[in-house]
Amino acid sequence: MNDNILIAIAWPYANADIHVGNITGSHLPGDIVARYHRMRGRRVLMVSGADSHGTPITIKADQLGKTPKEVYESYQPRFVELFERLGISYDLFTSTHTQNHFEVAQKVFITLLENGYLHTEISKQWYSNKQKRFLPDRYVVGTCYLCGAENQRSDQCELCGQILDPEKLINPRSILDDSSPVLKETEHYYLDLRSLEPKIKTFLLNREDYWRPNVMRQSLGNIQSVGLRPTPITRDLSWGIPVPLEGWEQKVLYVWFEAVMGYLSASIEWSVLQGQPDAWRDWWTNPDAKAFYFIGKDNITFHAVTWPAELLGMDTGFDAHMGAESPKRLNLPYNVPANEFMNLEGRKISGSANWAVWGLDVLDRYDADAIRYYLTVTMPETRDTDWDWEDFFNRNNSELLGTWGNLVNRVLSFTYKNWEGVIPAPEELRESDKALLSKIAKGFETVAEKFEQVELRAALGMVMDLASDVNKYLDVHAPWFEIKTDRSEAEKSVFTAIQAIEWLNVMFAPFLPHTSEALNKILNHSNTLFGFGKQSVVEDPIGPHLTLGYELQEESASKPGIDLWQATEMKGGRAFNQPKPLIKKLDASIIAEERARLG
RNA sequence: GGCGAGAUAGCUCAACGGUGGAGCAGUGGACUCAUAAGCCAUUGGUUCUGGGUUCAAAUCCCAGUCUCGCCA
Repeated sequence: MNDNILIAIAWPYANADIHVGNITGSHLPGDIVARYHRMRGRRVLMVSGADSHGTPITIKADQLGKTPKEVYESYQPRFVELFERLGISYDLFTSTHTQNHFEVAQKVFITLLENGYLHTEISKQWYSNKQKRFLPDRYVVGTCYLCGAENQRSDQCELCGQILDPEKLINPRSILDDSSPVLKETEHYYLDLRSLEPKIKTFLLNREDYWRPNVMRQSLGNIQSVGLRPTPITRDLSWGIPVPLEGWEQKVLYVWFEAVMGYLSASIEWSVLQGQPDAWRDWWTNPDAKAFYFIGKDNITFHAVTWPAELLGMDTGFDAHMGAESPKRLNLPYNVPANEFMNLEGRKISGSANWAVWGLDVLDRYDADAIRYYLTVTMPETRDTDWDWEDFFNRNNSELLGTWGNLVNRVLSFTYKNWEGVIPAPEELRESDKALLSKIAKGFETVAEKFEQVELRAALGMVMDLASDVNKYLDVHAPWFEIKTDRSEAEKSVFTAIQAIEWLNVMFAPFLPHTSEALNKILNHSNTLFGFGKQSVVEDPIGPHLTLGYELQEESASKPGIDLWQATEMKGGRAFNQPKPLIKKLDASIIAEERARLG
């Protein structure tokens, strides 16, 4: 059995808050899969962090009159708070602005250089004589040479939707001071994707039968039809990771080139924080470990082509630089289950137009699991989906509350009242009782299959269907009638229903961890299902950074080596706590209220 | 412009060559343990458009429309 599971989640860019689209795109599916594997007793390492470098942040900094570091530092605590409150169980949520990440990124660069996959090319780039600096394409605006639209970025025209050749822009000017930039030659390093192409192709072909079609077609399909070309990996910018070569200190590693390395550097940082600096190798150089990368569709190429190219290009060199005696290759992605996008009330989410449901804001008004539930049933696994407030209201009240919350409440309340808070212990169950329990127990297998395929909507749907089966079972047996004629019959019904609820609570736990912990407590289990999120400030030579971690308690039931994902037989005669509703009922007025907040 | 994905009931989605399904919403009913939740029944679809292949197409092919992503 393969034990080590790496859950790698796209690094949120530190120039904006996180909205529901970001959450359902990567953080939530990653967490659900991580929690599933944690319950199976596997060794899970789930990492991410703030992507803190690059031009969008320097532009934002210039606009606000702040430094890029201040911009990044203003968002980092908000990311950490959001994930802790939403129950995204990061073993380490860190940042790319750490000494550790700098060193890892520079080692990757050096290794690729040593292995012959980097070379330099000279190109022309806009340069501001006034400011004595190169201007990234996004800093230069002008008139589109194709359609005549004014005020367009030099690399892309919004009006005609074309990718532009920056050098052809008409009347270019700097967004910083309106001055006219000139074209100046500059030298940059390129990653030679062309020579890595055969290896990348093999890597993709080996995964063709189980990857999502969209991810495969966009990576493999693109290679087969167009092929790969060398791609620049350095920039003329002051905010970022310096190129580790003499004479190159004024240039930095291109942000997408170094940000994907965060999965590796965060794993290493986690290991050091654990006091086991070599632990990361269990996930990165052990060929049996599996790595899942949760990302949005905008990131497919970087994760299915570019990052594998970096890993392939390094071969055993990186491990050697990390001091391994017999260096090994780094693991390639096992799966990249990229999601599509989530819209909001029929329109594209737009932060600047306030057409967004912000994570921290929505958590102030609704329970984390209500949000998690809705974001799972509308998760954009196969196509773009829509967050709709009326749908949110309906799903919460009819499905989450009506089917699951109410099932728990009706069974436990009835039992609590009539058996003085003790689960009855019937002698023998009837055929119909056994039939229900056997159907629920089989769910552990069928739902697990969906988890392995990363079909989370389907997995949750199956669990919900099983909860619905218990509601139907109750209606047939009607213990509230049975108790009037034959108490022992009612005991069988109630025992069966509670047994079913115990199992379903395990199956719901990856999706609804807070609800499952609460129910676990009501059912009087002394353990907790999961560990807990914990914020810490990590000291660092380039300044302290805030992190989110995951800590197991002694009483945490899900720990490596213990498989909770199974139909464990319940014994009757156990006392439980007075039940209270698990799910809050929402009032229909929220639909209009929430819609009024938009725009 | 190039590459790719998607379009199925009011909504969210399944069917991926063999008589178009589920959940929710809507409508009707019997019940009461339960957060008026649950259960039973039921209305609702030229499967984006136009061609083609086939005994048979939502499904395969071609063309188009619209939406979305990527293009270092």
